[in-house]
Amino acid sequence: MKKLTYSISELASEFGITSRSVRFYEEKGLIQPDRTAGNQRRYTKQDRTRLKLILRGKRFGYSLDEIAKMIGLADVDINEVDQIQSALRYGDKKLREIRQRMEELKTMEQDMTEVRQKLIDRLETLEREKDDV
Amino acid sequence: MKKLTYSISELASEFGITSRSVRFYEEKGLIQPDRTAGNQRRYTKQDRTRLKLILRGKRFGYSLDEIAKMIGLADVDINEVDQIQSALRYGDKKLREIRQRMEELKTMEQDMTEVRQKLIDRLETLEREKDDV
DNA sequence: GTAATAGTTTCCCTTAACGTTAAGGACAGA
DNA sequence: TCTGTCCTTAACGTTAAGGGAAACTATTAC
Repeated sequence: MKKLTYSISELASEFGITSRSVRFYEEKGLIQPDRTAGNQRRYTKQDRTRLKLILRGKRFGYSLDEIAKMIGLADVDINEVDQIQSALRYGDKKLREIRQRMEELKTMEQDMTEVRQKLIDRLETLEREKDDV
Repeated sequence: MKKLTYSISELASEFGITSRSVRFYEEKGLIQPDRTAGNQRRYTKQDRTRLKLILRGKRFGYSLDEIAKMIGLADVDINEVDQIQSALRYGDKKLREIRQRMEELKTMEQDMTEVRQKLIDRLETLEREKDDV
């Protein structure tokens, strides 16, 4: 077994953020860690995963509010048909968005690869010119 | 031929942003449109493409400063070996980042698809229970 | 030619996501 | 027991990315 729980700074440093940020995410309702008898936050494996999701969302440009909604998908009231349906609609929208993003990423990759190739070619030309002197 | 140049509001409305934003990107050095005799901005096809790149970068959570650097890759001084080399290093880093993002997107897609399936299953169960009454 | 519409700059305002500092108290591990 | 880490509250600061309004000029439509 690795570790069962983490302190706030362990988690923060693992992900390269500050404890302040982690507490801030909690303020925003994105994580709810347990507390020790002495009121210190203890993060479980699941909390850690949640944090990973949060940071991933951020990397894709989502606001904390949006991220909260997306993460919340997993725990809507499973007895309320309306809630499930709207969660489903929201989720489908996000799925389409994700697929759209994949296309965009492919385009970006191609663009960058082209630029890269041009730079390399130019570099070789310059090398050759130098040798020619 | 479609259109040779665009006014600021044409461009803005095409991309669903405000003129204010377009000017802001110019302030940040991301676009440099020509001006008419009367000092009004005129955007070319290339400017339009640039704007598209800017917005794409934003969708992936990049700051305008980062976007400026990435876009700038295409127009480094093509006679300076040092510049080309550092552009190349930077570009490679970004390429690795992009590939990393693609992996993340795939994971996100799977995660969301799973949640989706669970919601659907639950919905069906609820429907069946209703019928059983 | 004139009104309506669109564009320009300048300046201040706002929101999100934290950072920082203060001040004081509690806890955990060697 | 000491040192490092954590807790709260509360306020104030900061940066990015624009929003909005004022005051003025250009263009376009009629």
